[in-house]
Amino acid sequence: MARPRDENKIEAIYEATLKLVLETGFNGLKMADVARAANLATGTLYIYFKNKEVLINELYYHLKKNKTLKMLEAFDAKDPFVVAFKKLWLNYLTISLAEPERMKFIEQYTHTGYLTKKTKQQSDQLLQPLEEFLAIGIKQGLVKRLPVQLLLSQLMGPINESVKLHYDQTLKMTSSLKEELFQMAWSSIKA
Amino acid sequence: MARPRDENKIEAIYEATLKLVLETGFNGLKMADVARAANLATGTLYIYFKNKEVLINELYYHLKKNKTLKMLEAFDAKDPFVVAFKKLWLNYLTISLAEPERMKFIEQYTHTGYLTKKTKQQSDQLLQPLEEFLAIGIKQGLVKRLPVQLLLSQLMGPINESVKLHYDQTLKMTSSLKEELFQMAWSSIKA
Amino acid sequence: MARPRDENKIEAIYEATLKLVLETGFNGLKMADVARAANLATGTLYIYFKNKEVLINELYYHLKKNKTLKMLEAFDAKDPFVVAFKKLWLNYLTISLAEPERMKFIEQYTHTGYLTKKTKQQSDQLLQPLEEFLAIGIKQGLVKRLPVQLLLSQLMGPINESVKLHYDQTLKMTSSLKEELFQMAWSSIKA
Amino acid sequence: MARPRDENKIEAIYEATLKLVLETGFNGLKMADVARAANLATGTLYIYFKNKEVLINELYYHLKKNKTLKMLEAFDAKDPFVVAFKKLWLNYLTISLAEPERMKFIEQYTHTGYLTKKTKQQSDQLLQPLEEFLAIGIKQGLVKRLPVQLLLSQLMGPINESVKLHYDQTLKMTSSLKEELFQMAWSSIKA
DNA sequence: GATGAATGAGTGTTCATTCAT
DNA sequence: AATGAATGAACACTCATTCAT
Repeated sequence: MARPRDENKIEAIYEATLKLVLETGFNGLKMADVARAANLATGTLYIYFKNKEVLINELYYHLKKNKTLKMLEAFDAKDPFVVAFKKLWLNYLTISLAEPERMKFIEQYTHTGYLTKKTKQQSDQLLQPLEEFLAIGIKQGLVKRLPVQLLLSQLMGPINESVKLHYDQTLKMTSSLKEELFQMAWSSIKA
Repeated sequence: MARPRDENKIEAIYEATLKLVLETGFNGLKMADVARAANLATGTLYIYFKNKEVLINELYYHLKKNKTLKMLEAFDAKDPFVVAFKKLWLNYLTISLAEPERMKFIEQYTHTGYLTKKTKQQSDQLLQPLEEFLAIGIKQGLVKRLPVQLLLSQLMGPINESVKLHYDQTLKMTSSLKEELFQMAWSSIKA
Repeated sequence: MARPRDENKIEAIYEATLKLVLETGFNGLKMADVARAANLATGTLYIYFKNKEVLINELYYHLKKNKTLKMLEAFDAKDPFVVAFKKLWLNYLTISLAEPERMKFIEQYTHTGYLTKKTKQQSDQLLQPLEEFLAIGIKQGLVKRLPVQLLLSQLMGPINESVKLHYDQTLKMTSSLKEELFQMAWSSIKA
Repeated sequence: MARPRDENKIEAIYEATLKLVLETGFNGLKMADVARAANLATGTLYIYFKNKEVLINELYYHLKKNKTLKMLEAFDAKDPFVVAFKKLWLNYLTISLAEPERMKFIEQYTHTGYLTKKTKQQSDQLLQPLEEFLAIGIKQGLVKRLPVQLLLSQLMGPINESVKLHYDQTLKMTSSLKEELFQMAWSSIKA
């Protein structure tokens, strides 16, 4: 059976799944509920996604991809490195703050065992442009000479944590705080 | 008098649960398996833990507590701030690397919805000594004047990410790399 | 379109439940057995009845209703009161004797706590036509001026007991005995 | 193991069982709860009653016996038949009304399958004095020439129903109503 | 393709009973 | 005898997936 092409339905399923996972949490996710929320019959769901695992994995990749592409929109090859870096960094933070739902979902499933090796690899692929970008910084002597994956993780870790604090209401993200956080990030990786 | 309640059993259950969660992942965890692995009858499990959720939550807190206490062992009030900070930071990294299982479990459940609000709060409580410690650094003008919770998250985020890379074999943690990472951490928060 | 909901199944479930309750008694009733006896998968049972309690309650009402309606078939508004009364009384006895299974089930669950208040009320509703009928007898000065519910209970109690004796083989119900019992019943309520 | 002799404990168990059956109904009855309510350890319960079935059966017989004996206290061999009959009849009604708990329990378990044949037979034995009493009435030409068991059932059925109506609050039992009911009963069986 | 009724393996939890102390 | 921790068979109910229509 070739994958059918009704992109509207796929989108509806993604929306429904996202919503339900956030509401009922991880374990509460039932295929029947997803179907209902997407205004489909249970069986129809299985026409579009072979099974639950596939649904989760594809949604995960879908969200991750969207997020990454969105972040990269801020990139202008003509900018000097530091300018470009700041634009990207801020953009990533902004996106993460703007779409808490999607963020949370990603977080939620990252360490679950639900995610296939393949999905994880594909997702990591998405970060390649960023890794290449950092490599340029290193070559220009602006960034610490460390593995790009490590640098990336050191950048993303703090951002993700900040966003969580923002969600928890532990902290309100202001633009001056953003600036502060950026300074911290840059201080940590600059050569 | 009846057999006395055997407190070793609790530890056995913790071990078994930990082992199984890591093996089969979150969803695979079956109470019957936990019981078998802990050498108990199913029913016995329920004498010690009211239900699955409680078991998970208590184990989570148990691990988090142990880890935190272990980290704090490195603390000596007589040390100057920066020395104490480095000791604590390195200790946390070392512990995280040394007990990947416990680490992974904690990570795995942190954002899952399986964890009660209460458990989360109690777990956060554990970090209070560290927050107070950072407050001293601020007072001494050594650390950026930012909310301690934020500082803490900016410190832990990168460590956790590094440990993950180490697990994934993406990266080998050497002592020179540790030093490097520490420098990055310190650079990011120092005033 | 999916398979249409098969209303025969409900009847099959009723039959199976009835049979099993009578065989294994109240406590022995297992949902899995009911399903098997009705030639269904366990899950299917739960499509038609939300849970065990609901199944029992609906079956109870179903049987009670059938029995009551069957009894009322003997009623002809043109008959003089005493004639109509005798017809109804005999009819009730005959039906009770003819369908021992259904009778036993009803008896069995009437005082068990398994039955919802709602079910009890609805079941009592069924007797209303009889109560109205007795009210006519009172108005005509033929029947003792007592609450109709009381009269009804005084009539049904002895019938039920007689039927039980018949089941137990303590007693064989003959038509002359029926006549005798009717005389007793009528003597007890006639004005 | 000979049955131990601590009659206080046996009584406490009876009380507890009775109370719990009435509260939680038939299915809710748990041996552990009975033990707790009787201020005993679970194991102790099993010293006094081999198992749940035995407990239920013995309690049933115990209550039935008490009730019957109490009723017979009203009997005076010197009374003329009709006087004695009325005394007994009223006494039975009064007792039934006075101890609704015990009554309900008996009713509840009568049709449950929990009760052994043996228990039922033994319980029926208890009624023998009454059957003999009715036989006298027949011999004296005062009572209908019908099997005594039948007569008895025709007498008890209505009383039980009346008591139920009283419990349900459908009806308030007054002494004039008692008289009325007695007249109905006597009318129904008198020769 | 779409539907939703049907399936049945699977699972958390209970509870009568046993038994070590 | 008394205790209550331990046992494990049992069971109601769920839910991913299939399939008849």
